[in-house]
Amino acid sequence: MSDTDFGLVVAEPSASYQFGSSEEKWLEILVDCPGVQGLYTYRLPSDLAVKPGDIVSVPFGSQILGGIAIGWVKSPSADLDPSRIREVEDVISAGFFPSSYWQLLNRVAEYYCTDLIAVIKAALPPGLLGRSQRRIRLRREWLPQGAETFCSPSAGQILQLLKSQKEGDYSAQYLQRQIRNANRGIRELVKRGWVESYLEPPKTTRPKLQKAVTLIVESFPIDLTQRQREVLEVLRHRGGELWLNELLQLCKASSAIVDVLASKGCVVIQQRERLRLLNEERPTSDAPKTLTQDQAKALATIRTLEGFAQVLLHGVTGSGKTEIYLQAIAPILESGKSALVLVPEIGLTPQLTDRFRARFGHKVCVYHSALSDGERYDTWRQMLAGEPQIVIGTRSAIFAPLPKLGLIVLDEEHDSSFKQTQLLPTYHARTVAKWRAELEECPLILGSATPSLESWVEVRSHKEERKNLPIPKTKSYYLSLPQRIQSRPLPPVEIVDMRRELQIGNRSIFSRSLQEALESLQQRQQQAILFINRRGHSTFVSCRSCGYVMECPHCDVSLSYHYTHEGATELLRCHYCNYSCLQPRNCPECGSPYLKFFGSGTQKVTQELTQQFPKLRWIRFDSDTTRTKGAHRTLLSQFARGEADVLVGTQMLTKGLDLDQVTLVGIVSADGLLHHCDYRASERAFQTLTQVAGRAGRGDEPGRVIVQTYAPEHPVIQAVRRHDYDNFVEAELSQREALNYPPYGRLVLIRLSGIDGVEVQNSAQSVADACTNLLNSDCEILGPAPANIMRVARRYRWHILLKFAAEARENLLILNELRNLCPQSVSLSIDVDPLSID
DNA sequence: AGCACGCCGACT
DNA sequence: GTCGGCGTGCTC
Repeated sequence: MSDTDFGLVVAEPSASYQFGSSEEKWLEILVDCPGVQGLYTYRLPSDLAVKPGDIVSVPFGSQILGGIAIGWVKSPSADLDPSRIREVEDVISAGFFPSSYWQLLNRVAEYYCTDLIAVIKAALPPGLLGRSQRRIRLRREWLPQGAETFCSPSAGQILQLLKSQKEGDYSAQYLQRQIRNANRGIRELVKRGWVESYLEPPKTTRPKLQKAVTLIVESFPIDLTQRQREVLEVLRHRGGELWLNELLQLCKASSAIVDVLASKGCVVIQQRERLRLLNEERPTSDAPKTLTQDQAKALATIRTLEGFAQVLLHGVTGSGKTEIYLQAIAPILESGKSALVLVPEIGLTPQLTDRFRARFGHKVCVYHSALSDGERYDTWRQMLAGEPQIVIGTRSAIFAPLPKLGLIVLDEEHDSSFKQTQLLPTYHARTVAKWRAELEECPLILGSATPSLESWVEVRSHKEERKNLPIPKTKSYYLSLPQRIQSRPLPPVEIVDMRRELQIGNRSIFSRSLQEALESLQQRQQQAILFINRRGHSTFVSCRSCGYVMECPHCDVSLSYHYTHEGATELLRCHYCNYSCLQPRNCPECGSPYLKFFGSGTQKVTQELTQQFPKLRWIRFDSDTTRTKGAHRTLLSQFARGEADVLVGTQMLTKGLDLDQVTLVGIVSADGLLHHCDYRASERAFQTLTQVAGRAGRGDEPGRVIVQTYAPEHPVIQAVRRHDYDNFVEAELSQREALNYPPYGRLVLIRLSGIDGVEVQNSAQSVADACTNLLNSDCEILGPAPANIMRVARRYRWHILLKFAAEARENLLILNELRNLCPQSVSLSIDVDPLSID
């Protein structure tokens, strides 16, 4: 990738425009409009200062759209009629995009086969680029009696609709949906002068302005009333400057009194931008901790790094990776630079944010999609200012516009939520982080107890390289923390063969081992975590008489049974499309009342806990109980305060929980993780089990782990038992290499879906045929094949998998041509480096 | 995405 | 002939 990829050199923000004197009167604007990708030339109005990198609004057809000023053009292209060139309407945000930032966005668009504008949208806070809306307003004063009778049916209906609304005002889009031929009717009514059509400017998120009061006199004049004096005293006490509303609240005064003070020249009131930042109270402050030998060694290496370098920090669970991040960041801030910390899901890691806040206070800000648009916008603007700071965020924060970036940290780098499949572009934050670190010339730290095979292979190959070469090509480091802090041992892992349990007559979902462990929990005042792969109560419901299984009407899956407690509504729910219905009393097929529940979920586990251990208090921790804002934190702090003995949950438990009192981890069933047909299933199962196991014994008391399974001899289970990452990974890698799967070969998954099954299948076939023609022979084309679950949410899904040889460096942009092969009703998505292929 | 324009079949 | 349906193509 190079600067010229985009065909334009983006000017630095310092490039300024001199009114009247410069030849440069035209700008190329990247317009934000679906279906339109390309640059359009606009004239610069004389009263507006626009420079490349700015976010602007421009007229486009009949609409006003958001866009980004890319660069100057000396003269518009010859085949463009100069009279058709329109003017830039306004500057939404005077940008601050260094060229490296643009290069990053371009590289993402190219690598992941998406429009540049889609990448820009992912990078910018929502609402920055906007679109105008055409609205129709009734002109009541011009409307004659019984106007409807004079005009065409569609116009009459529009009039009626508009009259029924108080303001007489609807968006044109709404009218078009409600009434056939609305456009013709609108035109007719506009011609008659009965309605007017106007454009509502984009509702872009703008800075929030608020009145601020500043004290401007040293000593107060004599001619003040008691109240006025009080107000000034309060203001002085608070440092001479306050938001007007806060001052009024503090003094319980009305704004009249402040106005008088302003007229007397004691204070000035001015509009200021008020940042909507989430500034929670700073938790108790925290000082750097003493490091173990391994930690100190790792930190010393990190501190020597200059320019780009990639570091894999492989630390077992509880080895103190966070402390290394904290101490690595401190000198970065002191040197006036900023740091970016990426985590899988921010809601799941309140503990991590708390620790950063305790250490660095208000220099820490969080940035993720759960913030409101206003909060995101303001945090984003605040970053542009360039003050040294730490941004903690989820994958989209990799685009945080920090001008002076000194370090990027990706915590839990193996985690799959760094790549999203649903939303475009489907980039992996780790991949983008590496590019960004290269472009910004700063180090990148990848931290994990169970590194991804990708990261492992990368540092391993460098280890090998270094044996032969004196200077490695890229700076790449492997730092290992094989010990937990304070010499705490890793918890021993006991594997329980559930087939044996059944043989000796134990029909409970808890093995004897796990029962004993749970039994002794309370008397020792310790806590436990129980992990189960699924939420809900049972994974499917079947009729004992005829064998009928309750299925989702919209997807090819069985419905899960949800039942939380005695007397609760019994529901059936689809975990793919969220369809739900009441659990029927009788089989819909044969009417038999004998329905049986199979497969356990979190609800079943808690139900069994209540039955077998009535004294144990539990908290259920899955996406059903953590749906509301702040629920993670609430449930976790309840558990941390000892208000429950057992935390029962799903995958969420794997992410960075650090709870001292947990000595027992029970994996109720590991089998759900093992038997997946995905090529990554083993890697993921090993990571999940190791991470859950690592929640035990993080405090002073030693921990233990019990893994229940029907496949105790499975290599993943054995590797987890021995805490043996290295051998597991080497075995897994040789399998991947043999089949040319990542991290050796490179995969691209083309997904097609649509309501009409035959249409989707036909499109998939023609796309696959086109691939054969487009790509050369070092690419293997697998499929088209129906997806593992062929129908989800009423849409049929087909896949084509492209497997490239490791050394193939093909430009995948040609794949975009495939989009034209599908009819409108079939959607096609290209997923480069898919994490899952089912 | 909107909104033209322009081409065909069913009516005053 | 004109009105009203919808397919195609452009928007600086």
